[in-house]
Amino acid sequence: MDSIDRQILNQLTVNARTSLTDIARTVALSIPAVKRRIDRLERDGVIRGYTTIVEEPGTRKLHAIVELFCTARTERDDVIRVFEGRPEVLIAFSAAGDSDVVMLVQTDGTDHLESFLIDLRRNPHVAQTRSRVMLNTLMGRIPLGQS
Amino acid sequence: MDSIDRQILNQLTVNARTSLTDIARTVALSIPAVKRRIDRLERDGVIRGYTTIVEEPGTRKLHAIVELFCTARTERDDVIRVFEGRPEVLIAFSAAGDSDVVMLVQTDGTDHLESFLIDLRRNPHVAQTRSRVMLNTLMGRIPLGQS
DNA sequence: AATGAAAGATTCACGTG
DNA sequence: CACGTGAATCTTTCATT
Repeated sequence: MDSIDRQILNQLTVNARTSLTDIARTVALSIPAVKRRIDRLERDGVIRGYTTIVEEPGTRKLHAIVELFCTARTERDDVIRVFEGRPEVLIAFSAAGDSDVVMLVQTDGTDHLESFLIDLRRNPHVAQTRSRVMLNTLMGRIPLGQS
Repeated sequence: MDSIDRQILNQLTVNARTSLTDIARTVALSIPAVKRRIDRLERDGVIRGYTTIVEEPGTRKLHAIVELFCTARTERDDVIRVFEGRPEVLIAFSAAGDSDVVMLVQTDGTDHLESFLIDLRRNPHVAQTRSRVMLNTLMGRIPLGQS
């Protein structure tokens, strides 16, 4: 993993369909050299895969950052159980700061988001929630939108 | 958006580097027909981009929510250009609220995060940043690499 | 790691129902 | 209007140095 590998990865994350020819030009290496590096990165599991970011026109997705404030006697597993089996949650982190959990959720609209929040607050480990609704996706290298 | 479009999207989601030839074979259409459909899906914004899922081995991933406060005369494209080609950014949203942009970033550690933030603030459209470092990944249904 | 030749993939103009 | 055909071009692959 040297700086050339990193350049190759950068270019592939920006556009996974970049040709070897283009990559070779920017890293100033021959095409087979670039190919061997990519093959190695794939074998070593550094490159996990190539994917397409799809936004289906019918289902407009509403994204929000939702934070949880947990009650005093809440364990790690209790928190996980709060959103276990909730497809709305794309990713959830424990965090330092005022709230205990920060998560990125994806809903079909405000009604869906609202009922999701109400459900969360039903859990005895959840003392309070705080949400911030996102307006638009500016960039995403995470595959969203497939339900 | 018919069933053939959906098949094409599925295949590209599984592997963004699938060749037109392969796609044409599975959807039983000619290669130019597939190309025209993909071009249309890209133009219509259904396909938002192609990206690579990278997982660096041995490196502990540090996630953070980074917010941007933009200067007055900042357009949508200016914002996008701020983090274009930055593999640290997993997803970025425009948002209502005090900050203008909310993004989820993934770095190799505090040093990496710090230099990333310094880089961001070098951009004339960025007036201020606010960051919140995540402690642990509690749940993730998106490929982020290990936390 | 580079070269070059062969195989494969992409692009484009044009013709068809 | 979306599809297919075929030729020109570009890209990938692989044996060789």
